[in-house]
Amino acid sequence: MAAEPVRPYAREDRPGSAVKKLGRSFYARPAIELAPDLIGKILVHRIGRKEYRARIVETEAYIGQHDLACHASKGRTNRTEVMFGRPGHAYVYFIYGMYDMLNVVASDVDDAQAVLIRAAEPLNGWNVDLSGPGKLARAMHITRRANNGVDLTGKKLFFIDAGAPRPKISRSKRVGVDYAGRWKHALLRFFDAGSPFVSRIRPMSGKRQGEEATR
DNA sequence: GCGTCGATGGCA
DNA sequence: GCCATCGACGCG
Repeated sequence: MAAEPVRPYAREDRPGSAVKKLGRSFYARPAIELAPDLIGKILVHRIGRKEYRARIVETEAYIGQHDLACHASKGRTNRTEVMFGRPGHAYVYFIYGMYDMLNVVASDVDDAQAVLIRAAEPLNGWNVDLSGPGKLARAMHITRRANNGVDLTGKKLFFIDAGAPRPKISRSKRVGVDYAGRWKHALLRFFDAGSPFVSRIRPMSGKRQGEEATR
C-alpha cells in the first residue's frame, strides 16, 4: 500500500487564486448536465492533516424518481432522504455489504437527482487504484457513516475547478443497472475519453457496450 | 482474456 | 431477497 498523501498547501483557500471551490449553483441543475461537468474537476477530502485529492474521470447520472435505476425511484426513505434535499450535498450509501459509494446531490429540493462518482485519477504522487466507485470511496476514506449528507461547499469534502480545459467526454450505458427496465439502456455514464483511469468496461455478454463520443 | 461466483450488510 | 462491486479462481 502506497504512503498516504499529507496536505501540501491549498491553493483554493488562497485569496485571489484561479483555483476555486465549486459552489452551490454548480450543483443546482439537472444531473445529466452536472455529470459531464464534474469530469476533470478535483475531489478533495481532508481528514486531520491528511488530504486526499483526485481528478474525476468517470460519473453516472441518476435523474429522478421516474428513473428506475435511481434509488429515489423507491420513494422517500431514510436511505434516500438526502437525495430529496438541497443540491451540493453528499449522498453516500453502503452496498454489497462492503462498499460505500459517493454521489453528489443535484437539481433542487424534492427533485431527487444525483451523480455517482465512479472513477478518478489520484493526484500529488498518490499511487492508488481509484477505478471504480467502491475502490474510490474506500481509498479516499469516504463512508456513509462519516460523510452521508455532508455539505460539499464545506471544508472537509468538496470539489474544485483547477481551470483545466474540458476533456473530450464519451458516454455509455450505466454499469450494473440491468434490473432497471428500459432505463438500463440510457446513455447516462460519462467518462474522460482519453483517460487510462476510467473503470473497466463491464464484463458480460462478450460485446462492447454501445459507446459514443460527445463534444 | 473472459466468465462465474462468493463475500457481506443495509434496506425495503 | 435484493443490490449503482470487487477480486479470486477456473478455463484453456
